[in-house]
Amino acid sequence: MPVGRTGDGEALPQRLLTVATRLFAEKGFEKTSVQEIVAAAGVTKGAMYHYFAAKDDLLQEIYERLLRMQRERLEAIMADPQPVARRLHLAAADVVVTAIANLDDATVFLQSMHLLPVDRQRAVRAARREYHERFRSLVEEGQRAGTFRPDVPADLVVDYFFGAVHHLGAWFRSDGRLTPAQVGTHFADLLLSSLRPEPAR
Amino acid sequence: MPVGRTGDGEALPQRLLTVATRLFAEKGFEKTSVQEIVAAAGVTKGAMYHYFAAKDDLLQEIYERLLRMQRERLEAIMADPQPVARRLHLAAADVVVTAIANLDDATVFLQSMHLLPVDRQRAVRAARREYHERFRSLVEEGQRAGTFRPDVPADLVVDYFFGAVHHLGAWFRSDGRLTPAQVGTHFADLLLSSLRPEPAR
Amino acid sequence: MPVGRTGDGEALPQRLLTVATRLFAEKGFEKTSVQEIVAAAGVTKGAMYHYFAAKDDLLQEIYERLLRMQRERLEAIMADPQPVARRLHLAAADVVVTAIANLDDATVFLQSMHLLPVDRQRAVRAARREYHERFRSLVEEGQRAGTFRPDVPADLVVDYFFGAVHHLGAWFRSDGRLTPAQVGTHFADLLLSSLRPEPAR
Amino acid sequence: MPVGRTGDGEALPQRLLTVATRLFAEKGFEKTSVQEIVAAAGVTKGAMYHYFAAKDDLLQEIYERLLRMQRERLEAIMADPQPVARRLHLAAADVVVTAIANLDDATVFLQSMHLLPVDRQRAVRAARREYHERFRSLVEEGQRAGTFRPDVPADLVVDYFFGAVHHLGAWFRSDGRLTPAQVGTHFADLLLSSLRPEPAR
DNA sequence: TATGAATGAGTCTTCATTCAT
DNA sequence: CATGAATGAAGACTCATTCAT
Repeated sequence: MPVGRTGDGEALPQRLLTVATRLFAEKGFEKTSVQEIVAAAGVTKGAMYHYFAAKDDLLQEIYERLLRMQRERLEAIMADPQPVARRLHLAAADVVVTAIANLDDATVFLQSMHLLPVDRQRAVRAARREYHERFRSLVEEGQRAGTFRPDVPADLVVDYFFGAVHHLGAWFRSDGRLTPAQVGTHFADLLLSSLRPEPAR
Repeated sequence: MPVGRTGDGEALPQRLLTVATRLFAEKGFEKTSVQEIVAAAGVTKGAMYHYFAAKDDLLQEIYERLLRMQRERLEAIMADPQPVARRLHLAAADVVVTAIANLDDATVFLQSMHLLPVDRQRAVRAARREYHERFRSLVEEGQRAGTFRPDVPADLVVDYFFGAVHHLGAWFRSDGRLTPAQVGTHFADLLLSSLRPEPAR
Repeated sequence: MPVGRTGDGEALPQRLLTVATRLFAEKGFEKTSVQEIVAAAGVTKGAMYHYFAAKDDLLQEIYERLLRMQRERLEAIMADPQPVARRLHLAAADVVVTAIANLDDATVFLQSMHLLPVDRQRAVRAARREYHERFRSLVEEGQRAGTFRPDVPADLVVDYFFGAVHHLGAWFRSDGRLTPAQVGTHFADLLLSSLRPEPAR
Repeated sequence: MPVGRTGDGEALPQRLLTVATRLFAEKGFEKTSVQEIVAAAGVTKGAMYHYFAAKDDLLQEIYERLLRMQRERLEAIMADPQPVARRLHLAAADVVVTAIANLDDATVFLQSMHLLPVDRQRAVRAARREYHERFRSLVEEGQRAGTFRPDVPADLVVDYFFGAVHHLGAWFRSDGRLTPAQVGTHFADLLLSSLRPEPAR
């Protein structure tokens, strides 16, 4: 049998992460015991501690996995040779779709980051800020180009938009009226609309 | 000396609530022990349990206090005889200013609601939904009147906006560049802009 | 309003005792809080501590009340100028009827005496021993007179019988098949039968 | 060293049970803290909770152990091809001897069963009732055969006798005048005597 | 007499983590 | 690689009792 793999077709560290993410999203990080995680993954505690030095590491890894993925996708979109409005629309819609596709990760991110030790929080926050800054640069680019209204601070716009994104877990239901793509389009539309220059009056 | 009051000029239940809110916002509900709360309030555990049957009750009460306040303010604004766009702008800006003025409560609300027993969560969610519906009715009114673009679901707009509001705690700093009122105006502007009907193309 | 009395027609100390006895019998001494007792009696804690210096005192008083009553009844019966077998039968049946009539007290007695401080336990035990000795003297009198078999230790007989009596609370139901008087007669019959001298073989 | 065993030559769960039984019998279940139990067993609380999910479980297990043993012994005796009077005498004497040999368990049983959650009480009571019914069937068999007097309800006799047995803990002392076997014989004699048919008068 | 706010010591229980095997 | 028994520190909560009013 391949080392580190189990019959379930997924490497054990991966499986632990997946299971932990689901449980954290369902019941919260602090109310989920290591015992529950390993039981749900079908192994014992020792096995988990072999791969993760601490429960916190699971959380940390979940964050990094999500941030890594979003950063990669954003970079690909930013490199796309399209007008800035189009690029921002693509990026915004993609963030929404990705967040919904990984709603558990996003939920955990939002709900539990404050439970990490402060220095780890700082690291995660720094990574997220960097991501936001990339996004903000798109907005600023459009403002400089006159495509977007200049009278609203770009970072405020970014925080405004990501607030909406982070809040998806609170209301989006996969069996609801709207598909993830539709939500993504609506959100991107709202963002772009709100950035349109004021019409001449 | 009045019963139930201490030298600190505030009734003990109130003081406990204030102190708990601050600690919850700072370190999270789960990482704040009852012992820390009562120590910060200068009393013993027994005193707290005399007023609150459980640690959860503090959380619950914080939520209800916040929701109560916001509902009252919203109602006052909705009753104002102004054009719908004006009323929505006022309401949106006020929500932001109020949320910032009670940033600890709002932060705790966002971070810790999922830690309540499920039935209590339901109660809180129901109250919040009711509040959102009032807000949504403003959007719908404007859509029917042709003031707002009709092609975006009103409830999605509300969730979009309140996501941004709930996220304030993650970035707003009282010593920052913008005053609460300015943030409120910007947020309301962004909301109204995004609802402007598409320009004829 | 008469001092120490309430509208309920019973002096407060009495009512507290009655209520406490019922609760102790239902849920056990340790699982009954002082708060529950005073709530059930419709007063506050201060009122109770005015009459009883401690929760233990309630227990103590319940025991003494029961022992006092049984001792008085036994003395009356022993003074009756009847044959010894008759007196023992009367006494045995009366103990049963009295125990049933005060089943809560008897239950509490049995279940909770060991919770008293050791010195109080000693006092109660001494009183009970004295009572048992009176009973034993009846048995011995019958043995000396040749009415009862002499080959069984009188104190063992007494413990045997009172075991049965103390156990009444475990099975007797007032809505059951047998009346208290019937149970008393049966128990007394069993006792007397078991004391009959062996038939010549 | 064998897993789960300590230098004291007994598996930890067993040792905890033994120690707990002694303490419960001495001071009562409620007045015995988990801390005292684990200290007396020479381990930490965590170790105990590794084997017993709750303090209640210790109690439950003590009961079941005792009931299991008594049921097995009774069955062996009932299968003995002897006259019914002989079988009942054997069974009665054996119950007494066994109860004395496990006086701590029996004492705890009697004193603390009412502290269990109600549903657990029901389970224990059901098991005990079943046991009593076996015993009762012996009495009834003798009544049908004319060996025992028929005018006393068989279940009342059983309750009468087991009352005496349960009460052993209140007076029997191993350093006393009578050996367990002697007490067993006396109790069985008393029981059989009380069941003798009335002599013709 | 009676109140009820407050105390403080104590309770059971949970759980992340370690380590000998 | 993996087990699971055991640790140890911390957690929420209870409750008899006191005392100023």
